[in-house]
Amino acid sequence: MKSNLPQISAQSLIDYFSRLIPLTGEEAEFVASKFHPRLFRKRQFVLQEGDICKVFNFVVSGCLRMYKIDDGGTVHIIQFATEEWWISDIGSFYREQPSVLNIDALEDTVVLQIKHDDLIELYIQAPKFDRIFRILIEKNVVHLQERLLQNISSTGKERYLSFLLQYPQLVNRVPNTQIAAYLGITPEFLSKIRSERLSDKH
Amino acid sequence: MKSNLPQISAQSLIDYFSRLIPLTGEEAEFVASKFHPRLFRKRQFVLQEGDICKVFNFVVSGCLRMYKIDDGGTVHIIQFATEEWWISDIGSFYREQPSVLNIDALEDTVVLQIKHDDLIELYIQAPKFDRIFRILIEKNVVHLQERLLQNISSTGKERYLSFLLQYPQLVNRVPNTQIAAYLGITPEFLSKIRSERLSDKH
DNA sequence: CGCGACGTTGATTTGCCTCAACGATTGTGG
DNA sequence: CCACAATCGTTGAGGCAAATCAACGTCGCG
Repeated sequence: MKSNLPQISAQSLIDYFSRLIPLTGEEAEFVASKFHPRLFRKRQFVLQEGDICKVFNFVVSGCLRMYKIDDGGTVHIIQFATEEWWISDIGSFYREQPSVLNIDALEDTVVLQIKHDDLIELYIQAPKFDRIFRILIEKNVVHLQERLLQNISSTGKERYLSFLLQYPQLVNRVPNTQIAAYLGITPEFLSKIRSERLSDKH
Repeated sequence: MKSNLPQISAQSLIDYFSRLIPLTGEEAEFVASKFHPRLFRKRQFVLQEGDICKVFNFVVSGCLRMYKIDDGGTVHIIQFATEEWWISDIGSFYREQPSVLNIDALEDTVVLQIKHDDLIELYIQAPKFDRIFRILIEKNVVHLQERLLQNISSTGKERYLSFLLQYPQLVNRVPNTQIAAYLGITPEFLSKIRSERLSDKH
């Protein structure tokens, strides 16, 4: 069971990179050697508050969430990550400081992980990845900026409607409680928005 | 008057870089040659909605703001930038697509600008800047993430209090209307928070 | 089977907005 | 240099979006 995990996993990452920038066979092999597959069971932690985020995670299959727990104990989800998404606490990773965030699995999930030092070595050995990872981080910035603007400027209902458009594949995959924690509203209020929409529909 | 602007400006940028990673004289000279100083008068646009963001901006002196105007005409400020801050629409810059954001000057402001192609060339000629700019963008990610979390998880009052702690130098420098637009509340409500605080204080 | 996670609905409360009015300050054109 | 306009900060009354609290039915799972 376990022995065929590596091959299956690495292929999905190589496909992903190749779609951004074509790789030589050598580069593909090299990058594959730096990433290590790992299975997380549902509810298992990938990163826990107080730990240093030591790896970059690429999701091969399943679903993760990254979130913060505030002083009142409320969960605030920063992002979900399903197939072909990256997820890590970039601040903790690069500064090598304890994280205030948690990452855990909403489903059994296979990820590919690269360690901090291996990433640095990858940059040195294959400068192409310098650019690839800069692009990834830039996308991250753009995404965060859009999310911030949305949160500042829209009502809960508007945020839910754009969530439906932006992440249709997530809507029937993660529980509404989690979607509410992502949107920054209570599950009760989300439920009311949803029922309102249903009665509008006919 | 205009002729001494370049020297003064470039020095502040070189100081800034040197504090991140020491530069050789040659590198300092090279990077200085790629950045161009520019003065923006108060209320003048640095970037306007619909335009492509073609330069990276480093603020030498003064104060800028980056914001979005929503469908209802309300201004939402994403960030302020005073001395030694970077400000640009990274999404528009890298994808070379029209921006939905505006950047303008709250005070007369001197910036140093580098063009897209010059930045790429800088990366190639001096790989050290690859790392420097990755660090800048990473900081941006971390900053945006914290701001997002704050917005999702705190009340207007809490956001104002942490703004006071995080940006004390801005509080008496930019009008409260602008701070309100940054916090995502109305100026009226900010005023009420402030008067509440004053009466608490004695 | 029973417990815990999930989704829903209703009553009440609260944080914040809207609109309106008013001085104080700034700045600008005549 | 003054006068008038625009910007800014403040205060109050009323309203709405969303939270809180509570109760209840369903489902999946150990």
